[in-house]
Order: sequence, then structure tokens, then C-alpha cells
Amino acid sequence: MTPPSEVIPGRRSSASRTHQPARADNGLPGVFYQREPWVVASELLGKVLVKGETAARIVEVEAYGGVDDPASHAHRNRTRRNDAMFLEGGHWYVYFSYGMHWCINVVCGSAGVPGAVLLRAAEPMAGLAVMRARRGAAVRDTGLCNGPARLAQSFGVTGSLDAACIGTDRSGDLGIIDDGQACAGDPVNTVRVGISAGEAIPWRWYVPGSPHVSRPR
DNA sequence: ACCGGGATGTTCT
DNA sequence: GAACATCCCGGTG
Repeated sequence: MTPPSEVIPGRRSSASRTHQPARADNGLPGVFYQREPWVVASELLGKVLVKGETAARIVEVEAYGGVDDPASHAHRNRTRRNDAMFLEGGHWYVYFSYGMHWCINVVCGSAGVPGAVLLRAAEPMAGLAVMRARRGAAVRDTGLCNGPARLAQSFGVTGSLDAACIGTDRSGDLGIIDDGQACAGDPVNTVRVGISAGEAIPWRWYVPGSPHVSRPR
């Protein structure tokens, strides 16, 4: 399914000017997710989060591990909340934060070994009107998906998707696809945001210069 | 611009 | 009871 007639920022409408056919959207194979979260994380930059008519290019992520990562929800025990982190890579982990926000994670690694990548920010590409209906009519483009809870809200994601499989095309519920566009620039690697344990672990990556990143610098 | 506080529920001490 | 992978709004420069 192709998105509606909406203009997609950052995408050239020059397919007719080249001999190469436009590259098809590709879902990511299961093995992509079945690696350590800190390996998968930076490779998710530039990929496209899709759900219905909404789409956005991922520009900021953070990796979270298991018992060795004091900032991880799986640092202590397996509970009902963090259970999805123990699934095989290729599922969603969606948790409720601060009593009012939802956050979206990509589960990574092998079954039984907790690990996930938090999707912190993305550049809206399609369905911006739907995002505004969820986030607020006056919200700027750069305010739609520049934070983990804002991103989830723009996509209408709640806990009902926790532990679901990651979709591989635009016809599914919530998925990730590769549209062939490379990440613009080398990812910037920093410490993670908003945590009070494991502050020294540099497991955050973002696209340099993107105005859609949640907290530049 | 930068700050401080409040909203709100699940998890853990 | 306190902490929490957050966000919004209203204060002050």
C-alpha cells in the first residue's frame, strides 16, 4: 500500500529521473533483531516506523540490557511489566511510564535474554494530520515525535501492542521497514537520557543535526 | 532562554 | 512510601 498523496519530507520525488527502479520497502528479517540491543540500536536510525497511514523515520534510540545494566527494567526480576523484554528479538515491548505515558521498545537478542531498544524520536513522514489529531492541532512538525512518549502518542500506540510481533510492511499494525534511504551522517553516540543509574553507559545514538531529536547536545 | 512543580499508576523497598 | 527510560504549563529573566 502506498501512502496517500501527502508529501513526504526528506524523500526525493525524482524516481522518474533515474534509470533505477524505486527500491521497494523492505521489512527487516528476524535475524536483524536477534543480536545484542547495543548492536541493533544504531542500525535502527534511518529505518521507518509505520502504522496505518502514519510513518516516521527513526532519528534517536537507546539500548537497554539485562542484569548487567542498572538502568534496564530487566535489571532485577522478570515481572509482568518487563516480560516482553525476555522474548526473542523481533517483538515489541511497550511500557507505561510516569503513570500517563507509553513508550515503544524493540525487543532484541535471544529468547530468555532481556534486551531492548527504546525508540526516542523520529521525523514524521506521512499521516501528520492523524498525528496532530492525537497530539494536538497546534503542535509543530518537530514536536510530533521528538520524545519517546510523544512518538507513541502520535502513532496511537498503547499497551495493547506489548509483546506483539514487529510488522514488516505498511499493511500491518505497527512495523519497521527499510525504504532504502541511508541514515544521514554518522550516528552520534552519547550517554542515555533521564536515568539515575547506569549513567556512564553510552548507549544512546541519534542522527546529527536532526531537529526531531528529543534532547540535542 | 531556563527553571520548578504537578499529573498519574506500576513497581519495588 | 519512594522512585520512575516523561511531558506540559506557568513562572521568571
